[in-house]
Amino acid sequence: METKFRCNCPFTSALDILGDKWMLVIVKQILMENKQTFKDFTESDEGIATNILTTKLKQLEAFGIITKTKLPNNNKSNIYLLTEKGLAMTPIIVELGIWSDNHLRDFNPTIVNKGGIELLRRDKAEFTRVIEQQYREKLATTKN
Amino acid sequence: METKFRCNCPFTSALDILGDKWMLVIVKQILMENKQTFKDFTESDEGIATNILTTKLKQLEAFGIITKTKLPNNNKSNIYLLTEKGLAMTPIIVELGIWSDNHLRDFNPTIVNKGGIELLRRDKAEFTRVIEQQYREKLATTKN
DNA sequence: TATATTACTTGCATAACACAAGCAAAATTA
DNA sequence: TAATTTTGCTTGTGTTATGCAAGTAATATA
Repeated sequence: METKFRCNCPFTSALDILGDKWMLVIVKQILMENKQTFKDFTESDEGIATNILTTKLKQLEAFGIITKTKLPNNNKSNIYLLTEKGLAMTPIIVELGIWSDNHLRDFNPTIVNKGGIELLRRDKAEFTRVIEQQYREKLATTKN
Repeated sequence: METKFRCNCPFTSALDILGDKWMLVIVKQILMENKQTFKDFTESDEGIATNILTTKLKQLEAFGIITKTKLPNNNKSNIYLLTEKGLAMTPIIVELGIWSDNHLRDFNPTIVNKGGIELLRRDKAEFTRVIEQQYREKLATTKN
């Protein structure tokens, strides 16, 4: 699974990895929708196919964005968690949400107002901080 | 060219439009690399194929992210410029650059340090402001 | 022990993208 | 003003990415 980078531009290089239909969506689901098992992802609103999910989870793991572990008491379910590198993608996702909130409702009027979108509008830095902190707390109670 | 949105999530809806290999790259080229004609894009480091470029420029125009015009003295070259909706994508691109700068050099050691990356590291809000202002100045001297 | 669940894999169809070539209109050059 | 070049595309063909349905092995549950 070697990734070919198109050029030496940092912006384009990020998109060589994240610029597809699923990578950022999966990270969002882990970060903001409490999803962590294979089954969780397959049951999401986005409806990813299982073969694509397998491929994308492997890619995310290969790039160090998520880790794949098992809980000590459960030998069956794999648990996918964000690494620090994955958590560092929060601002990207936040900015996508802001742009969507401001400019995409004409094209998709069904976009919902929930998940603390008022805070996102009022103070995006605080929104980002809260999301990251909540995930760190989840990590602390999950891993140990 | 109707876009099917996967669900009613604002983050996912943004990626229904921007989540591919080229949309954000083209916006970056317009915003930060002074590219504006069809030929400019074909000559870029990323090396987009002309048929893909045609498709993506049409999509960006359909979503109101860019406009297609001609200069008054030139009846041949089309000029592609960012709209306000397109300019509003600057923070997304900035965050992609920050993440890339911090976490992608292990995978692509050729990533360059230029284009004011020191400012990007020191003060991303200021970096964003400068980029947007420079583009607005370009717009002012181009359109009229 | 039988059944269900989870995390996949496999096969096949379609959509996105890549590469090469060609082409018409405008601009430039001779 | 005729010939050439440039620009902005289109077309044809192949490959990669994604979608959908089905199947499977290992584990968990009844």
